[in-house]
Amino acid sequence: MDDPLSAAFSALADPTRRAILARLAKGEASVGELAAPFSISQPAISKHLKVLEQAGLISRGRMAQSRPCRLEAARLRDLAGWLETYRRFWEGSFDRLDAYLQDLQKGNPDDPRN
Amino acid sequence: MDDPLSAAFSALADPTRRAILARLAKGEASVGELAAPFSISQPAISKHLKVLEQAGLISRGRMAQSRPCRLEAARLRDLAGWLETYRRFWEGSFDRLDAYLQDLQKGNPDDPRN
DNA sequence: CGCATATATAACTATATAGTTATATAGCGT
DNA sequence: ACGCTATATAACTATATAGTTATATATGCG
Repeated sequence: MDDPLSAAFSALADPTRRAILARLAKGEASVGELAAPFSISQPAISKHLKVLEQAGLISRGRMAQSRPCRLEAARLRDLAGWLETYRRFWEGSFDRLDAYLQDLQKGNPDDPRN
Repeated sequence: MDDPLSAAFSALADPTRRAILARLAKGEASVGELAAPFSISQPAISKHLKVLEQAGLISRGRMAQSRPCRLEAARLRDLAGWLETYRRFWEGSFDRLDAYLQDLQKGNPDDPRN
């Protein structure tokens, strides 16, 4: 019973699953289509899809024998929202580079670079 | 030897570590200060910090006996960049809600809602 | 030097994850 | 009903992770 954020980040912490999402960004796909590019077994792909589904990152329908997967973007938006909190740190005047430059200007005597 | 994206997402998939980052967003902090709000042991915090450091999300200095931690925003920016690829899916006309509305308008006979 | 404080590492346990192969389920076509 | 295709589940193995307690390391101080 992981919180949604943890589940989503955890699901994204795997290159195979990120590749699956990248594929789904081009449109719905069946499990077979998603499995094709990978050298791992079909059950392994099914497991990855289950992880993505439980993380709310994909959803699945039913079309004949196939279970088409589609991207569920809302959860990705949540992650982007979480990251927003930190945007000022990489954009504004709060990042390390900035601190470094400020230190240089001040000629901070405690700074090992001085 | 995880790729940087996987390491970062994996590091963020833990509420304790995200709380640590949130604390660091308010400024540098020592290990002890970071550990204080949590009920887990100090070594557990040290491990979390090691994970965050190896993921490139924090860096550490040395001040007397303390090892102050600071936020390293560049990696968070990378994640935001990765997410950007999918922004159109939650903003534009590519998300599920949109598809839902389109289906309603068409009165799609294959749609179980019709 | 010897002690106190801050932090890291070691050794261990419990649980989770990613993969495997073998098998089961579900829906379509005949 | 039968067989084919698509996908899921079971059972298992190997490795990773989060936590624990005990101990080691490093720095500052008297």
